Amino acid sequence: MIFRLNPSSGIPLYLQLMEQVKHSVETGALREGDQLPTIRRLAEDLVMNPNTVVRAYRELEHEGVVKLKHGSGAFIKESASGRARLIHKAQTVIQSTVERLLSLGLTEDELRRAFENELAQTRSSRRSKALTEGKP
Amino acid sequence: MIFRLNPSSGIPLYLQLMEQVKHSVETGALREGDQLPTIRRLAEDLVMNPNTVVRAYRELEHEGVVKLKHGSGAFIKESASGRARLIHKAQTVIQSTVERLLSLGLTEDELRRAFENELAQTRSSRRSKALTEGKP
DNA sequence: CAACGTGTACTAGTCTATCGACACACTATG
DNA sequence: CATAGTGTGTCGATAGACTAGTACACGTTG
Repeated sequence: MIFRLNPSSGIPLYLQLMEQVKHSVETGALREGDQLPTIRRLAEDLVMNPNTVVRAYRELEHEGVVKLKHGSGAFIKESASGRARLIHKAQTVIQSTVERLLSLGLTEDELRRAFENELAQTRSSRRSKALTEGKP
Repeated sequence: MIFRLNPSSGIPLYLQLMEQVKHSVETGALREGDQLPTIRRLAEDLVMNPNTVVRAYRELEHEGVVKLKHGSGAFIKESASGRARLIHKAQTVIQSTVERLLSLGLTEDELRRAFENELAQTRSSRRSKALTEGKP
């Protein structure tokens, strides 16, 4: 449950914190129902403003990873572990694909771009498919 | 050779322009040696500042897609088509992987995150591998 | 029911990315 | 060799993201 952030990495602190929480859930270090550190407590430990921790926690709540309870604290949501396992499986598939494409000679940036293009492409086709099937 | 940008999409104009140029190369609409529109001409057509076109062109040059010739114009680089074909092949592989993972129930954001994680992971292992093999 | 600990809300400062205005330097062309 | 058309460079304005400071509201606990 020790989070370590890098203030000079260029990556926003609240994003780094979100990453670490998600990662802890995926590795099982944090389980359903576990309480996260208090906002103030964590802010003090990491030497940053409580609002930055709030930002991270609130976005994690928005993503369905944690549940904030006014007056009590922040807790790992029920469904979080299941999704974590799903994502962990996906990681294997992604790994082999990425390795294959990199070995073909693609640069990391080219790979990222092709991936984003594919998401955009698939997104629009999913939309039209949902429409024809009557699932808005 | 008609580029169409969306000023209110939240995506920077110079990035949108870069995308369109790259896409044109990948589809074959732009071939090796072809001249791109003049900076001022394109800026006028797209109703934006010449500097924004410059930004796009310069980054494309940095990526090896185009070659800027002082006094003459901007041209598609020699090696660009070859890379475009490579990327086009990669797109097929990526497509099947993305579709498979989406059908497993992953959200787009989860997929994106897992992908970025994989890149970071692979990046660090590539680094250490290069070191042990003496290829800095 | 009081007091402490929790998350919440509002406001403001700072920094960076993006885009724009304008003057400079090179090159083809007649 | 002049001129028009090309890319190059410098500077500034603006908007948005990120972080911080401070006061408020709810809930648990004795």
